[in-house]
Amino acid sequence: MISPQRRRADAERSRTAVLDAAVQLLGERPDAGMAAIATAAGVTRQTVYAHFSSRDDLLTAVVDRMTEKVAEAMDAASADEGPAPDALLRLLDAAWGAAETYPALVRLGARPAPPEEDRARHRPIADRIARVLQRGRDGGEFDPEPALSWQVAAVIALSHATGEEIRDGRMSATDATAALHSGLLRLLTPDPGKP
Amino acid sequence: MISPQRRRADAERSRTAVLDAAVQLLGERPDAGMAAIATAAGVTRQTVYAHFSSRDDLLTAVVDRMTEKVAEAMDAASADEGPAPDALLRLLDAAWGAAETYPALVRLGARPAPPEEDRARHRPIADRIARVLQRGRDGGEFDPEPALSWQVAAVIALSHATGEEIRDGRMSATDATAALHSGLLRLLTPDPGKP
DNA sequence: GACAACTTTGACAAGGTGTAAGAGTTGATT
DNA sequence: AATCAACTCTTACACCTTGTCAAAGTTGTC
Repeated sequence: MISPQRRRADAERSRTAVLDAAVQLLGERPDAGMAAIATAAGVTRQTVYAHFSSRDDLLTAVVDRMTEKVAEAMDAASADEGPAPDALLRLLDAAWGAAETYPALVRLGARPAPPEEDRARHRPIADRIARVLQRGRDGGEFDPEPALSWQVAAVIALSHATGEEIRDGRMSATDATAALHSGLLRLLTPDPGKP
Repeated sequence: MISPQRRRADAERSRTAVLDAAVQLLGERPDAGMAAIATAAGVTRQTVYAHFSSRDDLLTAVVDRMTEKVAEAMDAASADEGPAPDALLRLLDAAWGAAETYPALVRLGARPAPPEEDRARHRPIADRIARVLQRGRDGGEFDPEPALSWQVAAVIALSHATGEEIRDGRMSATDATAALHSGLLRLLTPDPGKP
């Protein structure tokens, strides 16, 4: 990470192998141990420790990788164009599509951790949402009254909640996304009553 | 639990001592071990196992107790009277007041568990919210369009998100609750446009 | 081909969960 | 008040996971 030139290609290969295995395994079974991950990666447990100093460190790396993937997918949604509400929905759909591959990892993101650190980790995603929200606020499409940070948190929370409704089979995907979309718009749209 | 008459008062005393200590300790440090809990309860580790067959069993009991307390507080909010929106806000404030004593336990409620089981555990709370929501839908105060279960999930998700905003110091309690209140009403109120 | 980086093997300490048996206490029952 | 049953305590053990260490083996790189 410090000097890519001084790392052997071998090492990087092992590192990604471990990371891939961790994503896969923890996606199925969040309580998988280091030994299981190492075996799944075709590597010894000590080799895992050679790349990630602790289990927590590995989990962090896994979450970071997922965050990165989701952020990339969001960037491909061209959220800077078109009406802000449409852009927001596109953004969320893109994020959802990228995140749903390993549902357990989404839950894993909400693991016990220092709040600031946890916040910093989700920031790439929150920032992209905040950007569209801000654009909508400036354009009069979203209500500028509530704090931006609250609106971001609300959007994320509603998205997660909707995702769980689908995952647990209480709603069909179409019904749930429809409810989410209209709900979000209603939540963010300013009252026409007052100026 | 099966036959209260055949249980000695002693046993019940120990049980509640352990439960109290667990609530206290896990409220500060969610990863506290059985030994620490036992010591805090003034009891041996084995005595803990005499009442709770596993650590998971104990966690379940702790969450259940919190749920019970919150449910009681909600019942004291007389949510069956007055306009449904006001009643909902009263209900949530009551729940919040009862739950905020040990913030870590709220997070602990969202621990990895079988979805159905987890759902069943939160049902006392969800049911009370659903009741007010249903009343509001019947009375035309809330939009009957989205699925009731989604509205319940949305209300809970927004409440939690708002709670975190406060807890992490990103918003003042007054600002956050104001945002939550107006946000909820906006989310649940039907469009005046269509009949 | 030689050096350095990387991996492997094997072993270990520490800490947590869960189980077991036997002796000691305390509550309930008569 | 005595007795039995229930409850608790002590001690001990087996097991698993995390994290660390050292030495030998292997593979990339210059």
